[in-house]
Amino acid sequence: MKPRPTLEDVAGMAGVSTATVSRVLNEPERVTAKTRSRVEAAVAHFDYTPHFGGRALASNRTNTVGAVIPTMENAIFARGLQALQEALAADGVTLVVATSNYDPEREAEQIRALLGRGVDGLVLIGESRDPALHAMLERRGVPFVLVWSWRPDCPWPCVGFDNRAAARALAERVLDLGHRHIAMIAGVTRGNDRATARVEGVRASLAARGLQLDDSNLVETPYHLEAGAQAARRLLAATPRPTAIVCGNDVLAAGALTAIRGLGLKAPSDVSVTGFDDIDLAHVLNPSLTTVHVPHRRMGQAAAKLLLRLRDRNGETNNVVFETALMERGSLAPPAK
Amino acid sequence: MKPRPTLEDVAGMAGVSTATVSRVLNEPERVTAKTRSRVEAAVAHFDYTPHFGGRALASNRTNTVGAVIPTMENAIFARGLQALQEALAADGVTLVVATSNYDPEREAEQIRALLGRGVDGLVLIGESRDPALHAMLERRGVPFVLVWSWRPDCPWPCVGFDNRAAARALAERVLDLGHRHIAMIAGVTRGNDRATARVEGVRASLAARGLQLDDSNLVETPYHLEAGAQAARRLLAATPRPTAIVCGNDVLAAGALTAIRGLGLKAPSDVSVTGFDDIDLAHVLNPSLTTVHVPHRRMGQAAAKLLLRLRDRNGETNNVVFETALMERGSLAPPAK
DNA sequence: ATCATAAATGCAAGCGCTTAAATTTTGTTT
DNA sequence: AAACAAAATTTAAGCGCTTGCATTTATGAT
Repeated sequence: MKPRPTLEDVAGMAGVSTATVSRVLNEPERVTAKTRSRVEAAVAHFDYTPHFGGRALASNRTNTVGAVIPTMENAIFARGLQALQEALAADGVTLVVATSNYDPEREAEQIRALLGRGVDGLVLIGESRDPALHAMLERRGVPFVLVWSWRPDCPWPCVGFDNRAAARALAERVLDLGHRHIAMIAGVTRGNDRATARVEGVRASLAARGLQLDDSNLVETPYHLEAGAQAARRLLAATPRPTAIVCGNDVLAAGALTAIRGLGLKAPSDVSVTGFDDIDLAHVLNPSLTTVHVPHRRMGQAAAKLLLRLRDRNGETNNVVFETALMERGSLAPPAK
Repeated sequence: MKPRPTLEDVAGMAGVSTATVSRVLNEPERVTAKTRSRVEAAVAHFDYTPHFGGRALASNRTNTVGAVIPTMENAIFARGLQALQEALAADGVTLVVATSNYDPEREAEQIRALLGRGVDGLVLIGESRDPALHAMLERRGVPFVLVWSWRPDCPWPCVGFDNRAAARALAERVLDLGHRHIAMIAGVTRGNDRATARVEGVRASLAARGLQLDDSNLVETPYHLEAGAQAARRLLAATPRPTAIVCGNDVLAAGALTAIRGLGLKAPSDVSVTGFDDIDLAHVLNPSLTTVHVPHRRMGQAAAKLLLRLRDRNGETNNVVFETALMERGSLAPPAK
């Protein structure tokens, strides 16, 4: 196994200095076409690739950005990341992904780990975390973008949508259809501002009509199919039985629909169900799922753009808000008489 | 913004040489408890984190491994990666993920890109790619593991299962139930040995009973819901109508089920459907999906273990085969009389 | 041709860390 | 207390690259 070729090898063969080779690699327009092609031939001859460590040390950049997401197993993050990664790649930046499993402590660890890998920037989900972390990032001069949530006056660069307003609009629609016994299956709200905002939105909308969510009609549970099913079974055991179940995301809603079928009930005639996110799953469920459409891919792209801008012209924080849309499908109908 | 602290700063404060600090960080047991704690205090005081580039340059390792997968948007890869990442993290190794979108050329690019990032190892999906790539990796001494497919005598380190045998066993079962008009919706087979093997498996099983797949009952299509639905519509237009549709994966099967419903037909009474992978989706479909269970998470873990072993004791290639299991659920039944 | 100016290239000093080899300290044995 | 071995620590030489500055070469105006 030959030792890996170095800049010097290439320079020697092309009859130029290492500086020139470096320039050909990084700022090709600064080198004459003639020398450039000579260097390129040498590069090709050795099948030379720059040494990452050497480069990172000398330039003090890694062209890497990190993202810490709750989990890759939820399609929404998978989509968002895919888009983020593609947009970054277009600028020659690599994405490194870490997961926190919705645990704030673990998230903090992962952020530190990514900093240790020399990331030039960071993409984080939501804004509920120890403020000291944001402060530390600013102190170190590592640009970061918060994705997935947005609220008026968010003090950090962020790209997202108004979870509270979207949830409220959805609940409003459920109420308009005549439902009065409404239950909710929420995601775990600790350390999750999106889950929290969605509960708040539903609460606000109910409150405006003199209704409320209490222990008997609100269950908080991890975002898993089986957890959703279990929560639904519990909520449906109440008297009077809720006529609609609003879920914190589509996965919980899918679990709820399965549970409903298991109980011998029919959706939406016996119970309506709504989701949140509008992942592919929502289309193939039977009945298809009424949910809130969130533009995950576009968020990912926007996050990439914003982060790259922060990295270059270090300053200006132009937050991006996306609109969501209520997708009415088969799982929501007026309550039975 | 203060300049980032260096080893030297820490060494100065602790009153030791940089070498000792380095050892405290990398081989703490080789340093006396007393000096160690002094150094640790200095590290804490500066909130010191080693510079990634410096470290990579001096040690010639990045503690990073790369994975190139087709897409993050398919739950199977998301799961496998999540497990891979967790297992690697336990050894202090970071995972960098790139996607090829099922395009061999793009995969080659991504492999090069990851090498350029100095990955210490590589995880790749399947084994259908230009052999020159494998050769190049060996030449460079970059260990790699192929995941997701396995066949007898695979010449490379691999962790997977026998796609062909699993597909064959599934088709066998469909035949045993009495189906004779069987159609298949396959994934795109170019550059995808898993998709190819699954078609072969089904073919073999049909052939053993004097049946075959031809243009009228085999459609090859990308792994997307809508593509699956479209393919199903086309296959179901044939006369005689197939009584069972075997799909290359669960996503295609979900699309097929949706199409069947759209045509006013019933599964499984009018048409049976089978999938492959056993993702969560399979449980929530109605009818629930008969499919082949693949242990994605365990494959991810095994891949991590194998890759780390290759990295350390450089040699021995102990391939890992997983068993798959046929999960019989509601979408498969004997054909109507 | 000549000289001023700009463009291209070379020189060489690090970037922050790891790690053999050399040296000092500690511990053990006699 | 001396002699030695083992353990802990320091010394110092790079690792491969980028980049400010110096130098050379090309370009164009006179």
